Amino acid sequence: MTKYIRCDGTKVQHSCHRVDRTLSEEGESLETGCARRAIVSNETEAATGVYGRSAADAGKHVGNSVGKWACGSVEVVHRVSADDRVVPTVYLPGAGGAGCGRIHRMPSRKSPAPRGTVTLALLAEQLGVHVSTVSRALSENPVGVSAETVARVRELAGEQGYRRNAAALSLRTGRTKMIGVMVPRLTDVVLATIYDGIDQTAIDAGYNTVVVNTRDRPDLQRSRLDLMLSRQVDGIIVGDSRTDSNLISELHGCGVPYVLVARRMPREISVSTDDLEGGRLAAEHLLSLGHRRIGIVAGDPHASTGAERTLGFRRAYAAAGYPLPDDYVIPSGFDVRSGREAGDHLLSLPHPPTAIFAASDFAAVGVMGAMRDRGLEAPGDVAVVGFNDLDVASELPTPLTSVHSPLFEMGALSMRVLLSLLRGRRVRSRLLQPTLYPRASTVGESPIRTSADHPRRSEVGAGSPRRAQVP
Amino acid sequence: MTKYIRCDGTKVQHSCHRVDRTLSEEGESLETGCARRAIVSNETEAATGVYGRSAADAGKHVGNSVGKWACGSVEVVHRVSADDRVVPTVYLPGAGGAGCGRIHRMPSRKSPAPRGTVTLALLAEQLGVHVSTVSRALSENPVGVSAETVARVRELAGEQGYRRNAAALSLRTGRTKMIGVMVPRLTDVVLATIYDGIDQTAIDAGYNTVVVNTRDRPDLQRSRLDLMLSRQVDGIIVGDSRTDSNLISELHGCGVPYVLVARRMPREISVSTDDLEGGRLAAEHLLSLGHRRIGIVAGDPHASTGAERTLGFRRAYAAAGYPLPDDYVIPSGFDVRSGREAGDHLLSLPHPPTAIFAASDFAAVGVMGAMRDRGLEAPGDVAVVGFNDLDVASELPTPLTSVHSPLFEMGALSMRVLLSLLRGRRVRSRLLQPTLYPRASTVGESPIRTSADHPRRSEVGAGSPRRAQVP
DNA sequence: CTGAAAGCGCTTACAG
DNA sequence: CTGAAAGCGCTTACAG
Repeated sequence: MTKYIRCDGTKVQHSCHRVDRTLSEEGESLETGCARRAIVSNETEAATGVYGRSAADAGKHVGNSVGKWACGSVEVVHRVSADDRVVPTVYLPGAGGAGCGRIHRMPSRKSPAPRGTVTLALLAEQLGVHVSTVSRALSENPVGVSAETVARVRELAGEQGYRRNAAALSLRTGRTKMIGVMVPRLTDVVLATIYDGIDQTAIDAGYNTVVVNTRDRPDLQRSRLDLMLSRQVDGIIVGDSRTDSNLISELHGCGVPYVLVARRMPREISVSTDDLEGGRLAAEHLLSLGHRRIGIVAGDPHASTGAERTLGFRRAYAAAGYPLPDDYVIPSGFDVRSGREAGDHLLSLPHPPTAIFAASDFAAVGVMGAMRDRGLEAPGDVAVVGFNDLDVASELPTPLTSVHSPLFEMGALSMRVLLSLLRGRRVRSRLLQPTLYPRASTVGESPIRTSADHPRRSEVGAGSPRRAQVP
Repeated sequence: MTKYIRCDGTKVQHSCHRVDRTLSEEGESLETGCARRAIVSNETEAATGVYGRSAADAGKHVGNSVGKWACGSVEVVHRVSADDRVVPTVYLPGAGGAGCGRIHRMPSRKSPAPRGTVTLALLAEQLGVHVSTVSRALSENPVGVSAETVARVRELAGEQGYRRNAAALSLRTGRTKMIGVMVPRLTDVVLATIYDGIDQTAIDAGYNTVVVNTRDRPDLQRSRLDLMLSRQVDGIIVGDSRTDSNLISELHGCGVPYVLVARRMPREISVSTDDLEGGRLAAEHLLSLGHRRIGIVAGDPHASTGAERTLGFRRAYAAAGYPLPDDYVIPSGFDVRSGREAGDHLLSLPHPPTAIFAASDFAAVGVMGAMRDRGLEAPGDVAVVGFNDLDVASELPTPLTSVHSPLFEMGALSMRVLLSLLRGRRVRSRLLQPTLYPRASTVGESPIRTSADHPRRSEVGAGSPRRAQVP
């Protein structure tokens, strides 16, 4: 094979190349001998920067175009002739070789490699090494490459702002380091907090997440799941499972590992709060305060969270001898508006409840709005218990009694379980323990409690005040 | 080229193939004549479903393995001999042909094509058509393909659960239909709502979003931006720009279109609320109520939102002849805890303010928590104004006066602007108009107002009650 | 209307 | 330690 060197002495290396003839002036047309003509121009000046040669230099870069066949850049190099003389030559990377006699068809592409995209091939060309060497040098743990090469490659990569193309990587390796996360809606701070735990844990483990909102709508669940599978996620965390949907069973056949979070399903791996226990805690609290006629803002009955919080509560009341009639249990959403509506309904009953248990803090705020508009106050007229113990609960003008759920931890743990699954380990479902914080919405002059240190065990009635109320 | 047909009469089509000899029994080893041996087994029974032929059939499918060279599936077909007799034959797709004599090296891959992955090639093979035909038939607007082929292809694709590989698509076409979204944190419902608007608009336009939390930390902004660029997003919406960071200027050089949302920057395209005007509205409201000593919970001074709300407010007070001293303006975050801390500080001043303007509703809730613990009430002791008018504001036990910001619309509009940019249009920055809703936290017995219909114009002092207060 | 080829950017087992 | 080749799954302009 003929030897070609650049004006800076570096060797031209390419699997397949073709040298034509000596340098031409701008605008002159070159017959390349391989059925392509190169027209010298300075339009590719932009690409010149790489070598930093002036036009006067024998290493001038030229552009070429042959009818409608645009081919890459044309480089002017020195050919080392048989008698070791060095002659300036036009070099067409990638052209010629065995197939020189034929024209390569080059499908026009919209802009697959936008101007300025730095690829391994570009770095390789500039360094005079093979693309595989560059790949190795840039790999996380470069093995079988000289330290010097690694340094050279990485320096140039840094300079040029090289960024590994994730699509190409994924196509080659079959994995994306992407985890899909499905939630009903991120505008619910409960889900946003769980997602936060998932995302941070994923990042720490070298993964990234892509989250989709499915609004508890089966059609969106399906289409967004499809999207994630299309994007070849390595695993999925499902935060929107519903007992009235068979989406999960379909996921089963996909071969993509997944874990449920927040909401459980029979026979599925999940990480959630013990919502039955949470409901029970709320019930024991209200029972101990003497409430017998309770209204429940139950949340979505097809979400295990809403269903189990409600069930746990009702069971405890039934066990105590005060079963709740169905018309005091109002299916709802988990947001302020739903709570408002359910609250309006409960307070309009002929015999309104003396206490209301809401399956979420925001629903409880909605209930308190309905009370306020009726001139009712908590806890004197109606006591209110929320669920999740969000930041806002303890700072409300009437601090809200709430069942604390370790949301961030739940998200983080679900991700850790999924990571185990990805490593091929066997895993089991997890239940996190809830804690009830009594506050002024149920116990008038109760101490104000914060959940800053997230205790694991129920502390109903067992706590001493952590922060005294300022008079 | 020899002709091969399947037992169902379809033609075997492949660029390169090799036929060996007649069908063997299970477990028997076949010398293929091209340096590969095929061992007949029924392990590939799974793949058989495609043709639905029984093992007794001449069309039985067999698996093969040759030392460490695993090659694809081996199919049994009928060879049409010279005298037009049809003989059962082993067919190795992709093997043989001109290069038959040599062994193909097959780098072992972790699992680039996990078992059960349906590809165009698989569908093509099963249908006896070329992969390009399948691609065309599956394209959104199939042109130059017979309606019958389209139907056949799509039916099989549906049956087999084919999903286009997004990585391959992106690598080929150079675009991903993915939009990156950068926000400080999704646990802030303000950002989550903006993101919701972005996401829904993106989906309607055939795009998907991938969102990252940067926690207002420059290091995370940088690394998460890098990640997005690695993932080849087609465009970026920046919700976390900071006046103390030069991240945006770097984005400029990347060639990826982007739009700022919520927070503005000089000389950048952005979609935001007119925060100066919002601050002014709050100021005019408190001025009209006679407040002269004001505290401001100012939010992050390096976010244009916090800075401009504060500036708009201070300008209006200065213009009215009551400039605010700096020590009544407390930099903070936008969350409950920050509001609580800033509120504690303001209320501990020797001359506490008679009204507090908080740059966010949650900060205002924190302020009200600090007031409650001091036995102070709004508006009698201290009036409170928030910003954004979230759902929770109007349902609080003391409904919060707040400056409404059209958050969802802001997100949606920012996405529409980015879409224009992606289509190569010229775009300009947009400012959305805020609206002040007076409620009980500043005007004791004021009508309760909801913002259900998101009016565009300021309505300070101009409105009539939309919903009467229930006694 | 369909087939055949090329190539997007990357990694990896093999050969030297 | 480096080069050369193959191929991941897809689209597209050309040829027939």
